[in-house]
Amino acid sequence: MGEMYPFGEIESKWQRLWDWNGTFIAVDGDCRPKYYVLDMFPYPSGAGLHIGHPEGYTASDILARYHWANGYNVLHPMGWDAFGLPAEQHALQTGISPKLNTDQNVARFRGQIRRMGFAIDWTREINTTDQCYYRWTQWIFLQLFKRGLAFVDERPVWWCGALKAVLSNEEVVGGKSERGSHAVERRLLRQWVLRITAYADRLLDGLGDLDWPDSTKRQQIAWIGRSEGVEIDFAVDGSCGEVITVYSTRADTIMGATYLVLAPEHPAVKKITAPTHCGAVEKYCVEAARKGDLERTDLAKDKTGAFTGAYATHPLSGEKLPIWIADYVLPSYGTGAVMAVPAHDDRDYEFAKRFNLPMRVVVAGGGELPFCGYGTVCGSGQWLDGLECDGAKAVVLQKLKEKSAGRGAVKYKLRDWLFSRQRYWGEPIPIVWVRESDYGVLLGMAGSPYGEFLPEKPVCYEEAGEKFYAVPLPLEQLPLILPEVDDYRPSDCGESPLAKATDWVEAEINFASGQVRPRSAGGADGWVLARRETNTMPQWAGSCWYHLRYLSPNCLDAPVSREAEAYWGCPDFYIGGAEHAVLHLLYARFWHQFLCDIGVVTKAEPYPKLFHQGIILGEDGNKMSKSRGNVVNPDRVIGECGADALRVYEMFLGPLDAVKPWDSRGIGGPCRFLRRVWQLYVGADGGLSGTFSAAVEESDETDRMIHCTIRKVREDIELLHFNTALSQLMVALNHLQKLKKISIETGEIFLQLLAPFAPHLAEELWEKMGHGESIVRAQFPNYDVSKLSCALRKIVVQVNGKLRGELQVSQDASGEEIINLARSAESVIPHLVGRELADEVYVPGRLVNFVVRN
RNA sequence: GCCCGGAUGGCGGAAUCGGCAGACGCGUCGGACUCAAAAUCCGAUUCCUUUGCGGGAGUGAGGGUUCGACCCCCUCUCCGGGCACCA
Repeated sequence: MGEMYPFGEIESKWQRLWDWNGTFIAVDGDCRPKYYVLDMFPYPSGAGLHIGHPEGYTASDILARYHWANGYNVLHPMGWDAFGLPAEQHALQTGISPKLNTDQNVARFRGQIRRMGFAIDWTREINTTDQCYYRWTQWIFLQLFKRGLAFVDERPVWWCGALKAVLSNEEVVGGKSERGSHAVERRLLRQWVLRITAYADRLLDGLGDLDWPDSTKRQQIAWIGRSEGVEIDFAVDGSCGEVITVYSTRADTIMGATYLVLAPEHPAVKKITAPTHCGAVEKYCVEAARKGDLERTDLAKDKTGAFTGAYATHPLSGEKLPIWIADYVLPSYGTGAVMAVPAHDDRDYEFAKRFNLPMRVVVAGGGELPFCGYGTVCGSGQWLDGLECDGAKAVVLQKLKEKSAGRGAVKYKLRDWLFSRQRYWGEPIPIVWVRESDYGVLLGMAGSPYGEFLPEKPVCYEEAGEKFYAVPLPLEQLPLILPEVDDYRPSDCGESPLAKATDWVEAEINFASGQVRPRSAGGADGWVLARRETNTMPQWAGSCWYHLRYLSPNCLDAPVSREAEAYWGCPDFYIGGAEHAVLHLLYARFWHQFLCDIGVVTKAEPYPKLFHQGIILGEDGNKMSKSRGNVVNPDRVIGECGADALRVYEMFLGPLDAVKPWDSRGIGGPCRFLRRVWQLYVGADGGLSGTFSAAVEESDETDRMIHCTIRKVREDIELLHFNTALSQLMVALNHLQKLKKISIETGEIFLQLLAPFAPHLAEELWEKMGHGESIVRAQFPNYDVSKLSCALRKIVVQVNGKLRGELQVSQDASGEEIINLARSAESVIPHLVGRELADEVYVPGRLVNFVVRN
């Protein structure tokens, strides 16, 4: 690469000026139309900015600058999703506090992002670990708590004794810990759970109106997994009086049921198992409990199971069906029990084969078993035979209802959200636990600051025979500040490191004031013993509502001020990685819908328009990673080519949503492009080049080129087709470079079109053209339709669909004239002579096609 | 296994209401400049064929619809993503 323009100087100059002038500060309540463009905020990792980050940020920045230049009041904020495991693990290794480490990482990220020259309103910067921020995360949690949407439950977790840690499913590989291959076991742990399932239908229905990528909507739909079916009751034989309720979406096959299967965890298993079968059943249950979700749901394995020795009565046929247990039935879905129809279900079929159970064909599908499709019911008795499956479902449901043996039911795959982590570096859950008797006192108190915060149904748990009740901290006591600790290792029994901060955990609470303090020696009047919750919130919590905090980052009495929410509403455009298609985007929708329910916000959906930028791969075509050694460092690229070149290159690489590899040589193109722009505009004396002059009258051709470029750039920005917009800008530059003289107006238009992509260079040249104000303050150019086309028009001539020539005709030439011209065109005649003309096709304004035979 | 998305020169990619395939950029080749090289500028660059003019083939493979298909339909291959015993 040869001599570049002084991009380093220019870029830092303009970054300083934008800052000093407050160029990109969004104005609350401004009378201009608002435009809110949001990036998924980054987790400030220790590795610094990745070359992938600027892709999405540049895209949103182009939109921000484009809208500023179109007269909008733009909000384009940035912040930090800074709680999370890596900082905690870093602390374990180095002893450096997560807070300090996070602050350092944030400082580095901020510096790197600033060097990209984004039009960000830095006065609204937020950080999820800031107590002024997490105060409101805690407040939202308490609102959920108050309405019964946050509760505790015993949930199985993986516990590794050697590591003294709770592990996630991903951290358990082949029944051993991923780190160190130690033994792991299932343990029940008291966990906070959010009742997201209460919002299942709304989360599903709300998708309808969203302008989101189809694949993301589909993923959310699949994740929620709504299904309609029936619950059917099967009475268990004998004196136990048990009824097994199964769930099925194929009631039409009910007469083909030949046995029942319960999940090993099903509560009825113990009660119904025949004494003769207890041994085998128990053994099977123990084995099933040992298996993890991954092992259990491994499709490759053979079906296993055990017979309980019990039978149930088919509600319609009266037949006795054997009851089995098998781990292919999941305890957490439906009723944890199924009626097996082996002739028409793959899994039941496999199981029946393995254990030699009978099959009965009840859907005529022809061919081999199992037949899982739809068809005509047969072998089910007169009342059902001959019906199509869909119709049969309704008839069966009716029959079941008559016999009080069944009912319609809707089930979801979506599970409630496990919301506690046994970690230090997260938002503390603002709850203390008190004894049953003390909770009774609280309930009886008039005018305590809690009254309205307590849930209708108390949240409690039992430990060593004693019950403990959850008491929320009142608003005045928030934020509950994360205490500093010396030791970031979890406790010996897998609790959060906070559990070891005894002085903090063992506390007392004053119900009258809501204050919590360390336990006093004597036990004072009005204070009761309390134990703090030591779990913290998952990293998702802070990102569930950050889009609201930007609107009024300093609001003291609500997560978001009413005026700010009324003015800014929701992001007009939200961009981030597709890896967040389900969890973040579902959790955030859940919280936002909830906040709408309680009147904090007025819109039900947080992100009406969403886009996923693609991934930038390493030069070797693989995902960038340290271990592969193919990571590209943005600092180095900025140092060598400048931020403008990096921005342009990333946008020129290909479609925004595509996965595309980095090519270190490829950036030379954008570098040369920007340098050629510089050389066109800047004269030998450093001022505006003499090529530009007010007195120039542009040629029609140049005029047409400019207006076509304006249109292309405008349309492409709105469609996010930045690669083709840049391509058009290159075409325009190639054209301008050939001109001896260029009008000032043309020169200005080109800079304005370039400005969203390469803002520093555009500002610098704009200044050289004599402007005192930022280029974003000048109205973005509009095109003149009358200047888009020329007097002559090209018509393509084909013979049998093959290109044989082209004509230049005037705009007003008739079809007949054009066909005659085409027929006599020199290059066309040889392909027509001696052949029979079968047809002439004329597509107005485009082409003529002669169809010939022989 | 199921559901999506994709496949275009040496490379990244353009072009889709069905109408000039290969815009723009990278790379490569040739030329200019230079003692020379780098950089820069100019030109060429899908493949085959032809001295040339031309001609032929061509958008993962095979078939179909059409005057005309990268684009629509059917079958298949490969790649990417998601889900994965959800009854």
